[in-house]
Amino acid sequence: MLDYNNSIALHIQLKNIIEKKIEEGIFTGQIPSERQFMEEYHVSRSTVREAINLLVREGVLEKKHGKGTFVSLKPIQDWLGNLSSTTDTIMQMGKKPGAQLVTHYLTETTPYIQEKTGLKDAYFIKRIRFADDMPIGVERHYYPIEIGVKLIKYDLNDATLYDLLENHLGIRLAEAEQTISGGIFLDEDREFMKMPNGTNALIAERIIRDRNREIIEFEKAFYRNDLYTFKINLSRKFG
Amino acid sequence: MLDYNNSIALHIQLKNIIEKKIEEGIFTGQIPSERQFMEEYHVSRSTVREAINLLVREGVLEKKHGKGTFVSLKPIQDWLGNLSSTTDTIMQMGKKPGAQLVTHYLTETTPYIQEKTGLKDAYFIKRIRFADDMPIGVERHYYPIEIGVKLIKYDLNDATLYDLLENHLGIRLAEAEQTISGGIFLDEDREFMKMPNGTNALIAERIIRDRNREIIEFEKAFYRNDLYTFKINLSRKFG
DNA sequence: TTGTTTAATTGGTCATGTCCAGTGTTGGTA
DNA sequence: TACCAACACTGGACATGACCAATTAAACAA
Repeated sequence: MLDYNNSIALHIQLKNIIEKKIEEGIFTGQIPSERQFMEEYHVSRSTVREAINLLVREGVLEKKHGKGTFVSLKPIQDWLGNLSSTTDTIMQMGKKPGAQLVTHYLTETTPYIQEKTGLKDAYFIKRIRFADDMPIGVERHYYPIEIGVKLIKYDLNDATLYDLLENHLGIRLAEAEQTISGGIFLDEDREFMKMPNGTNALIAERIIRDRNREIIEFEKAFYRNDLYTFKINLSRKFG
Repeated sequence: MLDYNNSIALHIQLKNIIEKKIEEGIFTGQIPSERQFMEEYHVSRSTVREAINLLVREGVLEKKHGKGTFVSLKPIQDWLGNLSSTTDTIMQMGKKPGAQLVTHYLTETTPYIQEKTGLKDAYFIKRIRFADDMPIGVERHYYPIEIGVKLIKYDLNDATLYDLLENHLGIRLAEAEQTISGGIFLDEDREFMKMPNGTNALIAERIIRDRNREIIEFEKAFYRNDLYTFKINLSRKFG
């Protein structure tokens, strides 16, 4: 099962195997004990524990001292769940998600974005978000040029951009910073989306980086106050 | 330095020591290497690594392969940082935080809160939040009665409620769910805080549970759109 | 001087082994 | 039957030791 000649660390390989078995429904409820994994995959307990701990941190597994390790009943939404898919958020509200590409072009960045990202130029992508065909917000994305030119080769309508980044461009997102504030829509958006004057917005600014802390994206999104909320589930182990 | 007869795990003790030295400014920039900690505190490297990893997960430290471990310049706000202390959030905005108890009493819960928490009765605490003596929002807390009656024995002005829960009542917070939405202030709050009509609010609903998934608190907070933002920094390791 | 090799240091990975601390079962005793 | 002690699991906490991989600076060669 595990490939010792692979450059990928054993505990990562094992983690992926466990994760896969959970997704496939092979593991439900209690999973094998650490010592069972040792025997089955011929690795040390420290390797097993590290694999499991990664999944615990991600909220996929839960450990109970003296009992065992279990698949989380209600997996904690990790940041990917929150950040990447507005699509998921919309689905959780019981509505049909949608997105429509408005425009995309190469542009100079504003001083504000430049200060945040260090990018002098960026590829700009603007999309409108829908829930049950009702426009609920506008997303403005700014990518480093190399990434942007690759992205626009795909159909950006209805696509999940984070999915494209990760699964098609092979970019591994690693950390994010999100600021949520209140405000009003830009005039150009308000007119375009035919929203009544004074419609307030939830504004989300996101900065996404990869493992090397390289900027992958800067995003500023405006959502209709009355139609959109952010839901954040987090957990943490204490000493 | 480390107490072997203490029931507290060594890596936790070490973690606390490192954390303290960071707070005291003894550690800035690069901290000693793992092997140096081994020698100084006479513990194994696995113990050192576990202590350090805890702090890395909390965003206090950053590790650079081949270089060393460093105090995070801009520590990642973990959920405690976000959830527990509005105080911290306000301080990060460069303002002086404050809180004022408005009222507290035992009450029946609304159907909405009952559905969310399963509590038929709850102890209600309402506080106003200040930044530089300017009111920025209102927090409504609902606690299970046992917890509420203990809480009100303390001075709830300017206190950090999460701090009271954890460090004085000995309640270990374990997970939280937070929903952020936009809306308007309640009339009673708007009048009380002398806010202009139409001032919009960022609304945060929080449900906090302990390790056993028991409800510790339900909170609904209203913050002024123009004076308050949520900042969320998250990171995750990928396979 | 400039570029390259070497060595030392750091964190990353993994194995092996020991003991402790919860949890549940099982079997015997009152 | 009801209770309790022993035992067999589970994960938690360490120690020790080995080797790998990234980084950097010092020594060396062109």
